[in-house]
Amino acid sequence: MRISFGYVAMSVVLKDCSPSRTITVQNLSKIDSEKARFARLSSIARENLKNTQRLFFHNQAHDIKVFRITSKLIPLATHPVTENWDWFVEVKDELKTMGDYARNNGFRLSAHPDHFTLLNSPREEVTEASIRDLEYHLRILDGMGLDSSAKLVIHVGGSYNNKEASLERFIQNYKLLSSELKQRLVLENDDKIYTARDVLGLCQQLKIPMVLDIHHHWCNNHNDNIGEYLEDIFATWDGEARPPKIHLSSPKDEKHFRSHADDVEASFLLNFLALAKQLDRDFDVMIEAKNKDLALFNLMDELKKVPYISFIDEARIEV
DNA sequence: ACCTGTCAAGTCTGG
DNA sequence: CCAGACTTGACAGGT
Repeated sequence: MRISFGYVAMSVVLKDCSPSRTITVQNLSKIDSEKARFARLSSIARENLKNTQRLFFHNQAHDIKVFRITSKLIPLATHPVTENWDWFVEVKDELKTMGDYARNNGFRLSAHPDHFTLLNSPREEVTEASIRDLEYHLRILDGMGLDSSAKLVIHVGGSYNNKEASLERFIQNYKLLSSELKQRLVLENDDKIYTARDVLGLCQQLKIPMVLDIHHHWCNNHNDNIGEYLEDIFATWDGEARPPKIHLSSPKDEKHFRSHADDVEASFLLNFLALAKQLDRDFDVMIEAKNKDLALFNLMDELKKVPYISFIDEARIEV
């Protein structure tokens, strides 16, 4: 089985390369003319795109094919203050160029709208804002010319004192999404409410892929054993153009168990490999660590010491 | 150059 | 019913 590694959004190795610069609403409002405000926003957006392209070059140089694009690429994109700003026109050429590069190099890109994006809130305005946020991410992926194999990963959402009703509300709201969004949406188990088994059931019902987050599963598992249904989780990716994906991070410490540590423990991955080995199926691993790409490199160094692992290249292994 | 409080967004808990 | 925690990179204002 072959495993490809990737990381999230930004590099700690490349200097002055933030893909998520922004501006506060208050500071933006200090600029008098609307034209000048939009120019400021556009300039930040283009800088973010330029740095994302630099990240792509960096990734390609290190054989890193799996990467999550930041959600903050376009500053204040879905905030009401930018309602009349047509950001897409400002960046569409750059997006296309980046997308071509990504495709030509076999990148497997995704995005992860953050925890304000909730499809199961009982509050209609929250759901509406969330759909707007998903549409924003969609425009970026579409603008890059990426097909529906470029996924949008979200969580199920809150429990609102009734998990069953909230799961049902997710299903109802999911049905409201455009087919473009439906094709891209994948769900991840979270660390507090919806367990891997909960999310698997939902994904099977909706026929969408599931991302397994191993760290979240340790935090929130109702004592069930992932080995019993890992095959079913991977099977949610059958028919997809890409292999299944898992998220991997280590707890910061005992006290802050749910927080992400700087690096990931190789032993956690090795334990998972032992489970996955029997399925003998390729998959992607998204490293979620404070040290970002450096954490990935550090993990690779650890894996080089493991006799049964061979390296295909810098960020891909065969077991 | 460095430090600290604050930032668009939601939910949950505890008082 | 409201304040604070959660979590996170970056801003912005200060030294």
